[in-house]
Amino acid sequence: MRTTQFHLVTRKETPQDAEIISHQLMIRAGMIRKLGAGLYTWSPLGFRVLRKMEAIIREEMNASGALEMLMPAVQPKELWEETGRIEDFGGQLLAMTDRADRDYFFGPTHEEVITEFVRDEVSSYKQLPINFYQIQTKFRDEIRPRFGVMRSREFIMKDAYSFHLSEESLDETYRLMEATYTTILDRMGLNFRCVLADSGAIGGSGSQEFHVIADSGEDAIMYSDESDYAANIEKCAAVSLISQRAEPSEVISVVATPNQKTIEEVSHFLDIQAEQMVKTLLVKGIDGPVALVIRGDHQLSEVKAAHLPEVDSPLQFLDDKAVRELTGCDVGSVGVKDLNCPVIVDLTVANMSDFVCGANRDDHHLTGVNWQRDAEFQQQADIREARAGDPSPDGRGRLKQARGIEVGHIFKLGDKYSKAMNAVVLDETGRSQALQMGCYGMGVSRLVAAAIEQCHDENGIIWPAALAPFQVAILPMNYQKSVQVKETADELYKRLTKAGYEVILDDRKVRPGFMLSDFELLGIPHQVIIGDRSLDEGFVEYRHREKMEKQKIERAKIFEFLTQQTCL
RNA sequence: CGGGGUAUAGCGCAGCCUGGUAGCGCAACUGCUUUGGGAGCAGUGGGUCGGGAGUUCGAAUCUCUCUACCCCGACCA
Repeated sequence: MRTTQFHLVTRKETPQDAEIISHQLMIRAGMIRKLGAGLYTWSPLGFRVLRKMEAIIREEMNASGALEMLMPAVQPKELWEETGRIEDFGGQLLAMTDRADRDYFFGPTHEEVITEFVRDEVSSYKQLPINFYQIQTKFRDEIRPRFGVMRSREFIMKDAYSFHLSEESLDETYRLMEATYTTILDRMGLNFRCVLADSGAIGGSGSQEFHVIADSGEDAIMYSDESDYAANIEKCAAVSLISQRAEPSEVISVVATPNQKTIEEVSHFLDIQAEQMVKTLLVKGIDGPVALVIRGDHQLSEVKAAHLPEVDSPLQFLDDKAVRELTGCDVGSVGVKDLNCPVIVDLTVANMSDFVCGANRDDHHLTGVNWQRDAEFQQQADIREARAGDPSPDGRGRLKQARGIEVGHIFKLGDKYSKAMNAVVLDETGRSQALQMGCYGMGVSRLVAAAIEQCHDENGIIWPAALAPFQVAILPMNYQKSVQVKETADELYKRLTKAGYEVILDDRKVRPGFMLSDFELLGIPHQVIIGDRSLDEGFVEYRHREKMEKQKIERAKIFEFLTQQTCL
């Protein structure tokens, strides 16, 4: 490809409303352009990268035995009524109506469609196990799309759905998909981690996420420094930090804490550590309010709390008025003693003694509070967020924290959808059995952004070999005027192209500095600089985008040299 | 969904307060010079000032309204 025949529109200035580096670089390199909130056009340059991602995914999915297919992006509403997931997805569903006033959703995912397909197509255990996948445009009406294609509303996703007679067979395919995802991300040259995950709105029993490690990642992931335990912070078990509850040593007493409401204020006012306090959080439950109690220095895990059967999901805090009705005081003075609602305490809190909490009376707290003697709880549960430094839940090592971009998620769905939609097969004995199901997603467009987050420097993108839109860039200096430069560049271009390389030759009439910095921005891995100065001595120059030092290569040997560098 | 902000040429912005029919930089186009690190000079094209309504002799500017986009928040206890 010659740049004058291609569509190359770069920008030297950072776009104003791009916050993260991948978004900035994708705009500057001209890979994407925004059409509307969370909607992006992929230019020919960006699309080349997207296709590279897809090709790797497709190859590995096919190699795993999965079968590619294509489902409609538009789905009838009735299908979603069968599984009752309309509420789960809520406002994320883009609803539309056709001329006959029939209701549709633009698919955010395809469990319903594939299950509908399978219930008609698969009737015998002999057809199992089977794994279908597609690479397709999805739409989720995010509350707040941001970061370019990282969190867009329309996006491209590879989604796979496997079907089984037994849980063992599901386990097998699930592990195969885990291995396949690992191969895919390895081939892309990305630094990633597979972590235990919460299964969210999709539902099901087990799930793992694949995260590309990057400081700009929207998720926090926890991992052990000694074992291979790793989990999304939403899922990471937070163990009790106190192994055994000590006997009470203090007398319970009421202290005045005028205008001291937050943990920080009260602990400072009383000159105690936040670890000696508990926070009593009042939330809406299935049968009226529920109190959730965590240690003063801990964070509530909203995901874990919402999973408790007694608690409404999604989690909703009581408003100030409801708090006063229940406790007779302001939210800043709520405590565990004589609370007129069920009390669920975190595992650490269950073992605390002589602690401080609100007195359920404005501007007062209690000190020296002890369980059993002064207050009761109905249940203990893991409801806090794990923290770096906590013991790893598998008992080996301590937890560390990193930021990750979720690019893949695999789930064991079990029979949740097959039961709801009556997808059954006959087993060996002729009995009807609900299908076991797995689902495996991978965000293709997000992967492009994630790769850039991980692979860039101050001058632009540094594409990993497998993802680059072009492998080799030929950068001739004064191509328009110098005959020897033009001939050398054209000849190399012809030879490389013929040999099957993806080459871009910059034949624009631009100044050298402009051209060189453009290709630093674009991140093409192998760059050959051809100019009169070195050509007069019989050389051309080579540089790799990552290292950037120029090497002189004999003009006659450059083709062989590139062949070795690129290992095509 | 709540709060705040913005909307003027492809991009980034000024002009608005104090109404008089639109400007700067970059980009684009033409010509000449230059040609190994974001060139110089001269010239050219491009905007119903987000949409609608109102006030006025006259509105980018004042008023109302709609829309779009951006940012913050939705974990005080």
